[in-house]
Amino acid sequence: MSTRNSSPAPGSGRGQRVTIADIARRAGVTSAAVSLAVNGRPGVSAATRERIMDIARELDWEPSPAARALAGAPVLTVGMVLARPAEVLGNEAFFGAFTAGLQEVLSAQDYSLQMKMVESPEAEIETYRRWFAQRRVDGVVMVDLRVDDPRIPALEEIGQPALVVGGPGHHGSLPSVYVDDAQATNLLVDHLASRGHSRIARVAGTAEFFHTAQRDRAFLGRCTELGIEGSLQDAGYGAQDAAVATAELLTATPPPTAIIFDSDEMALAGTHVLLESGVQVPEQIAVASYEDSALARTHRPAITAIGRSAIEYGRLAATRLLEIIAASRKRPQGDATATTAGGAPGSEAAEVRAIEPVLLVRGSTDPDAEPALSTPPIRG
Amino acid sequence: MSTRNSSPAPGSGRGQRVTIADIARRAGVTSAAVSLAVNGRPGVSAATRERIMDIARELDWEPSPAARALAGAPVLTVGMVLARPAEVLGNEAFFGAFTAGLQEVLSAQDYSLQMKMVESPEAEIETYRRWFAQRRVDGVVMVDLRVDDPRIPALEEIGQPALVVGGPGHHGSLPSVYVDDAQATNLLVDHLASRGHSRIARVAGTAEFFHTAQRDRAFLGRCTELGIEGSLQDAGYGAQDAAVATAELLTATPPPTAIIFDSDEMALAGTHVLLESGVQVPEQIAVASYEDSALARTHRPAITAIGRSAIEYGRLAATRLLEIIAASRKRPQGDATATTAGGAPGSEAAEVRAIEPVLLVRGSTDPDAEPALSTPPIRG
DNA sequence: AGCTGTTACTATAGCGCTCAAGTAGCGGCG
DNA sequence: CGCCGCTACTTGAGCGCTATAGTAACAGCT
Repeated sequence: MSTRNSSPAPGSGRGQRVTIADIARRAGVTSAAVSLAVNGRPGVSAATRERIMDIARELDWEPSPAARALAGAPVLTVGMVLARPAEVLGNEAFFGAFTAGLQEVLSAQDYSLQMKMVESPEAEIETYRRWFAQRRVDGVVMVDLRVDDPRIPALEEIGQPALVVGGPGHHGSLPSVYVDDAQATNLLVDHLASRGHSRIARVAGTAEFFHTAQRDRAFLGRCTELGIEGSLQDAGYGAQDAAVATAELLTATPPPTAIIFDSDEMALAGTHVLLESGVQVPEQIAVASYEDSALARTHRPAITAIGRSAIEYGRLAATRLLEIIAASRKRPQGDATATTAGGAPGSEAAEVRAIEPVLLVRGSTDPDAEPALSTPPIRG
Repeated sequence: MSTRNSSPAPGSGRGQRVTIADIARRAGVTSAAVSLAVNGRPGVSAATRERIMDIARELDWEPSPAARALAGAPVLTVGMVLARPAEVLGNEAFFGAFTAGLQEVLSAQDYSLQMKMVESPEAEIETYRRWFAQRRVDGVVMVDLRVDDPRIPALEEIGQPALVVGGPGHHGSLPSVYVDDAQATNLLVDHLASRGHSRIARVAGTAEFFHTAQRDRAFLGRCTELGIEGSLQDAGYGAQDAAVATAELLTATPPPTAIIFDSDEMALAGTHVLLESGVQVPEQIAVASYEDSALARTHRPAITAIGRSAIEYGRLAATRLLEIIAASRKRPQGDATATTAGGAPGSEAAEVRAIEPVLLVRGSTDPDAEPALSTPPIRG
């Protein structure tokens, strides 16, 4: 990258592809030596290595991933497959940031991300199977963890590096990273309780998702602990569903004094229903969300939310996955015995790493929270 | 060592990889015959082909993309690189749906999508260079078209299949697909004019984007045509920027009676500012957006928007790109003369296809528009 | 019978790289 | 002095597939 590429614009690269053989010829060595040199492996003298590298740069050589892969080298690609409808992807603030975090770390290590959207978990598993069978990826990151997720045993059986995003707990023998949803829940409930709320509702997404179940449990648990009334309202993950659920909550007698939504999108939709019904937010009913976003911030009132730093989450996932891949290369072929399937050595395979959630208190739960957004911080 | 072959199919697990040589041996032919058979190419009899296919299935054979690529076959991958900050990606409804549309078509043709996020246009170009040099992708789709986009000449020089998303107009010799932003603008302006508005403001995103410039021009043009007052307010693409711009608009004397925002996110943020300032929407100021989303729909008032069917847009882009790739395979190596750089034959290289925008009238411009969203269409 | 043409294959090179095994050269050491 | 061990390479064999000749078998035609 030091040399301004496309150098002195020679025929614009139209000629034959430059191979290590070309470099070898020029350097007066064999292609094997070049291979050692460009891959930073021992076996060539420092002087030769440098000479080779110079020539490679000069010739504008690029390695052929196909040839490398065919010869057994890692393909420097990780995969991620999404089995959810497009709108969900589009509307969720979390996802884009998570992906960005992933990319950031992967790109830095010269890895690329291959994505695929499918219709069902079965199709997702099938995709993993083929990716691995074809050696298209060195590892995968599995998102949208569900309760009793069928992808876990499938990935274990396939026996190639995989990282589960979600937790806590052990997912078969697969390693994972997660955000502590129980802690996030406690932050939210405690915050509301400290503001004097004693009837809190939670408008939850689909309970089949692991984190939803996790939140449900933590929510009810914490409410009981604090001796306050906590009610669960199931909904899908869409804005529409949240609106319906919120409307239903309003018919309760008495209605809750605070509502926690599973996402920013849901919180926004729910808040609209409240405001439209003449309910004051936060005076009559406070609102909080598990997910932060620019919209949650600009909304009036701004929505109190959990910041889970999706970017950081993505970075963590990528870092962990790369470790797993590296480990799996060391102990060559994971054999079929389940214990090492995750790729990481033996018992520590299922090691888990977490991100700390933080609470961002805003106007939707605290009337005194800095209201000034029309006079924004930007523009000195 | 129990060969726990984990799957009913033989060799599906840990064993050696199944190759066409294995199939050939079993079928009593050479690997070349197998290659012809599995690729649906002429040269083998129907009977032999079927026998080979059966064996391939039975053996659970999967082609090796690496080997294929090395031998000169297409890699069945298209690339897309995004040079924008993560939040933008996350907040924009458009992007997810567009990607989904892309994937849908690509997957159906057994193509995969490789994505990369970078920091700058230069890094983006560098990525294209390397992707092509390494033969990692068969083609790329270029999004977020800018005015005088440096990526156009770069892609032309690289001389590999590429599709420009955005337009209209010719982008060097590159083919493109686009949504007619001028028409969308007319739809919006006409709608507002027909509702009696004669002072319309447009809160625009960064003008360096092609479609923004396009909209600006169309907006001013149409306003002039209709003899109404149109004003342009520049902003970034964020919610924050839109909020600021809206606040500024309110200080004008007289303020506009309608505001058109460049995206749903901006429209939402702007509307909050209006409502917070006690402005009635749409009675005092009407609001419309170029981008639709679930949030725009659930918002109260619901936001009038342009539906550009991002999914369909993605599908179109993928379809077009695959055509371009196919064409470029026919006429082998694009030579360096710019004319054929897009991959498509000669003069029709720059052919362009468009998607029709539609106007979705909602409460933010029309108080009579079906207000019922708390009683949503779903359920029942 | 001899020639051209098909069809249905086979044989043989690679594609660009990696890796295990081999070798040349050289200083050190008993 | 002969052997060891080490470094710095070279040799050669693939990885799994595609592609381009080439060949055998057989039909059609004059």
